[in-house]
Amino acid sequence: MDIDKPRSRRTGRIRQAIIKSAVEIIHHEGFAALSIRRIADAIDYSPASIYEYFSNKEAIIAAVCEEGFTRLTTALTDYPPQIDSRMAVRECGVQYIRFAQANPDYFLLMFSMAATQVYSNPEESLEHELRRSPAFMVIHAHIQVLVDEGSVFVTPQYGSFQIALSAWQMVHGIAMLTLTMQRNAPIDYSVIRMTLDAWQRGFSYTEHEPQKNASDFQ
Amino acid sequence: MDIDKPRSRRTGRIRQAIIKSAVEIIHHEGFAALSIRRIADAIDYSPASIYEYFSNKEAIIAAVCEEGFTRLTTALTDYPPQIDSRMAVRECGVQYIRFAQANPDYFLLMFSMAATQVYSNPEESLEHELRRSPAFMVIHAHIQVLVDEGSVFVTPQYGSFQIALSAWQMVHGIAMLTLTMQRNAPIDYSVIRMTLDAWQRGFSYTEHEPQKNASDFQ
DNA sequence: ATATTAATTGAACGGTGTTCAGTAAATGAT
DNA sequence: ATCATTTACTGAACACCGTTCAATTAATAT
Repeated sequence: MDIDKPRSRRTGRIRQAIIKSAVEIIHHEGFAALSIRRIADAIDYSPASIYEYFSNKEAIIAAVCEEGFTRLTTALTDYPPQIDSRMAVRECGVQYIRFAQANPDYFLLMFSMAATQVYSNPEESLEHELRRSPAFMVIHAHIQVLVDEGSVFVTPQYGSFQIALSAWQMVHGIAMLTLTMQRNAPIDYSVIRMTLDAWQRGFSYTEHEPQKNASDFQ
Repeated sequence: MDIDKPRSRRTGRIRQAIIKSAVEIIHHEGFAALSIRRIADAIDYSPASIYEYFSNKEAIIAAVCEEGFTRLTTALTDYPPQIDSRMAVRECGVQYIRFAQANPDYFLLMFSMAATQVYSNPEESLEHELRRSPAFMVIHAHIQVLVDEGSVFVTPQYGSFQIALSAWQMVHGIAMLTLTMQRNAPIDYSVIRMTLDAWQRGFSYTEHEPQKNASDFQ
């Protein structure tokens, strides 16, 4: 069970090879073309061997998704950093959408499998859970800066966590709909930036009229 | 080829029975359990017979999705109408999210299959296309009221169409993430209403500072 | 009653995920 | 270095899948 012995290093490499070939098959031939036999072919093993390294196909897909989330996390920070915090959160959102565009099968897989798999533990609060999601925490950190510098307003019920969640929901909706319903339409990032600016304006201090009571309906 | 002759009425009924049993299988046993043989079983036909009514499995799924979109459209208008236009658009969004919660397999299927199928025609503009989508037009009509009464501001580049699209993206992101990443977390609709209020505030007239140029980045 | 058309099916093909007994290879102990 | 034991690997099989097609039955038109 030593993780650094040659044996586990070797099995680790094979696990990685399985994940890598799965990613490549999905990328080049689509998710539908992904099969155990196809993977076994690619890494020169028999189909049965795959089950030495993953308990089933679902586990392989889960590993691919995990890989995808770490790629997403790095993509979120992959842009020139020397901009003001308002633009930083906006560009972070743009990066999210860019990632979805650049890796459509990946992105759709990640957020479809999330429905099948148990990313959620009912015992644990949503906030607790999301705080362990690196991709979300990148967004949250950006929002926290806005809150700290007083660029957005918070209330006891609606703090930086809720604002960050809302930001995620906004960019996720844009990403999802451009990938599904508007798949063949060209993407105008300047329009997307206007949308994200409008979103941000909704949380900014302005002389807005008193908020309608959100519990008018049940 | 007469549509009203007994023969085509019968084939029409069988088509409907196929769709209906597909919907029920998805609902009760999940999308993974949907198979031609399973459907054939349910309607007391042989698997081969199904192909007399649908060219393949994908066509059946497409029909199920179509059914889903009409259900969604009616759900969007299914709430007390005697409220002011600002609340109307908000409650319309809430209905969207409620539909997703009430029909998770349906909803996820509709917007995952959208990636596989061709809802989009590259020849046609996005706006033209969406204008033929009833569900979107329900949202658009609500936004148009806000624009007409001057509750939200429009610019030449960002008109009622773009605002409606943004509204769709916002509620779609909320719906999708609650179904996938936060699947087991309880939903607080009062928080969601605050989010939708904030979204709307972003498009309302206020003394907000001049908008940052959206083309600072390419 | 007969000819024609449509509807239905059983059997098959090639694919899938997965299991398992059996074989080969690598490891640990002597 | 030899042997015993654990680990890795595989071929064959099972039960499923979507789909096709020749053959058969039912419905319609003449």
